[in-house]
Amino acid sequence: MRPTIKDIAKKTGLSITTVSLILNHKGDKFPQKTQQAVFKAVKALNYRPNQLAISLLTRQSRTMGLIIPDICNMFFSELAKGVEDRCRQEQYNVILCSSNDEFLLEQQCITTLYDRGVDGIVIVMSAESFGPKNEECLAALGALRLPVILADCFNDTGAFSVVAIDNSEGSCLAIRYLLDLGHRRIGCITGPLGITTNRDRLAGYTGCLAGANITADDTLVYEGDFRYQSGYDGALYLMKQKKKAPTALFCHNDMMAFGAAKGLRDLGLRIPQDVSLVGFDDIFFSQYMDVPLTTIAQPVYEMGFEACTVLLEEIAGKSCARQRRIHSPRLVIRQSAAPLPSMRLPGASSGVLNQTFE
Amino acid sequence: MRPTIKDIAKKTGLSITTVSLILNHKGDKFPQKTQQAVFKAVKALNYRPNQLAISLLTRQSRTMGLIIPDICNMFFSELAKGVEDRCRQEQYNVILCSSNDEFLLEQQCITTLYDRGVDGIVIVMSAESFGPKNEECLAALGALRLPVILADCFNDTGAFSVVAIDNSEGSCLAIRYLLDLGHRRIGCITGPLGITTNRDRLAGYTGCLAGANITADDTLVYEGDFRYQSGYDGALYLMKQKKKAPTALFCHNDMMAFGAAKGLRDLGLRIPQDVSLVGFDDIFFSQYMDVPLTTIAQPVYEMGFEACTVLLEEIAGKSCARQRRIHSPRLVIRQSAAPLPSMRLPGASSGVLNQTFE
DNA sequence: TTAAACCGGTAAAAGGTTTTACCTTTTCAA
DNA sequence: TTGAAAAGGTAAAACCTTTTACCGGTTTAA
Repeated sequence: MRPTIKDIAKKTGLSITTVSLILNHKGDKFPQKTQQAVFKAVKALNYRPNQLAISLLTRQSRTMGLIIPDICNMFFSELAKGVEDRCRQEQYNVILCSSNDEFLLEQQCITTLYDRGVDGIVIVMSAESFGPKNEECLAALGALRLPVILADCFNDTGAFSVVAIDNSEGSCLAIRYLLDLGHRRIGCITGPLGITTNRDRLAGYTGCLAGANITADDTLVYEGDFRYQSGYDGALYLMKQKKKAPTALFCHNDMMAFGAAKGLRDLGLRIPQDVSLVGFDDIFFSQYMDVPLTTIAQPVYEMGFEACTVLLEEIAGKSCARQRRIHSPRLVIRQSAAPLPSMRLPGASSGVLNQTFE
Repeated sequence: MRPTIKDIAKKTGLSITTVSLILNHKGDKFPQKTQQAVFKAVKALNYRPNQLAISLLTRQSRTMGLIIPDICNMFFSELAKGVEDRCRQEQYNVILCSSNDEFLLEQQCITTLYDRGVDGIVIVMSAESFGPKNEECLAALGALRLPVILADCFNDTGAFSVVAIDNSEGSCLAIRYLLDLGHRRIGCITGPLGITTNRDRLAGYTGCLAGANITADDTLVYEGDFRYQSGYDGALYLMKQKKKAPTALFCHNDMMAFGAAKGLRDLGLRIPQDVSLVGFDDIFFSQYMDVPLTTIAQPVYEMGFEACTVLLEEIAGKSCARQRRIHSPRLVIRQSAAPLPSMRLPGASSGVLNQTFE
């Protein structure tokens, strides 16, 4: 049986109160002798205060809920790491809940976390919670009357604090870079456009092109689903546009860029000599691709860390006003994008022919 | 303020006991009318039982601790997913703790999990807890008097149940495959040999070669650290053996295989025409390498899932005897290993020259 | 006739801790 | 000698829930 404070009291012949006060360093008035005795008994019995009891009493569990779609997605695991590291600094613990991108599972996560008395929640909303279920999801979170931080994705209602990146700016970074390299026809493989994040990225793409007086061309945009295969399909689709195939591809995440790279290779196109490729996310493996991927890096760990910081502040009641912490993405230049060869007429790249160049 | 059972009692004019019994479906004896009233009040106040109070009373928190070195390592995140999915089935939750592969942090994890009253722990021991600190780590776990499952790595003392794979068999699978392809000089890039797992993998390698009457050659073994760079370094080192450079490389994890692939490419060697390459782990990205990696797959998710199942059994007190669930790894054949070209004399591969072949 | 079962329900203990509001004894200054 | 303050401590309430044991009156079965 786990020893309790009662056991310490019995062993030392003191009252529970005294033991508690001494253990919580509120017992200055007790003589050294008494204090020593308590600590000795604690050591002897290997006593540790029961956090459940403390939580019940203080109505603080020193516990955070973290709801993410999928811990196996490196983006989320890195976010989780940030959250956990920050938590540890304040002796908080993290209860991990995966929503599997499903609305129902997510609701269940929210309830069990509430039941367990978490002090606050960091959530990356599931894909299903955009679209028609959006309000219901936000309502469920609001009903908790608990500090909640929306990380990464959000539909802004202003009800919660938000930690994310400027997705539009990320796209701009990529497109501006490609424009500087001389590219004019730039294809785009997007993520699911049901999610705000991806609409922002698309807006950044079109906006930035418009800024350079290039009219957006719908045939240059392919909606993917963030998966490898859709990157592959997207690359094939976009390069098929005769006479006006793009000279560069911008993918809304690196996973699709991997797929696109494979697609280009299968078409006999070389990266970056024939087609430039830029990704988004800078996941761990991007640096290890055969042609290391030029991409937009998000400070994911930092976002997790900061989401937790904001959450801690709200828990402490320091900040009542909702916060919006929008981080800046960063362009990571590697080797998958190159200047448009002057020998190739803009817009006339037929790709396959270029194979013979060197 | 969060409503309590007391509020329900007050609102319905019943006693706390009655409410509790009805809510726990132990109140058949109460007339429908009373029951309805309770449920109505519950709905109206949005009442949910406080799990902390229940945990305190029942001395069961329905909470598992999961201690892993690093959630960002895909191996561990997949394990975590397995654990979490199994937990959800039984209405358990997971408290995630990263040890960062440090002994001290790991000890801290163990204590806080104990403090929080977890019902059991699944732990992948930190690298530092092998070596001299090993006994101390196991002792700390034993002192908890809590069900504990050792996952993936372990030093067998028999004190805890274990869920892992047969690492030696994994190596054998790889080596036997390479032998069948005609390879005789097979280089090996190991993980840190301080960890049992890797010693087992090395033993499988030497044992399997011995079984084919091939004497192990120390110069064909390079101790890496599981990281990309050490795979790169290892490949360069091993291929430098003049006249007796290996015709195939076996890496103790895929990450090092990625590094080795890059090393081989930098040497002007093609995979698999010049050198065959086999990895270990089958991480997500291995299928997407330029030359998709032939590797040894571990059922990681299943291991996490099963570790949790065993833990649940121990918590339920069903099984007192310690269990050893050793899973079988599986050879995943892709394109990075090929038959030894008969034109090349075994042991005479000087690599760089082969570049001119096709 | 008697004992058991039913009915609709409740009081109180237990779980482990912190905190508030006290208590008694001793010391010391006036 | 008195009174106050200091020294060294404690009892009990509170946190929220489940569970056990029991209430006193009426019906049923043996």
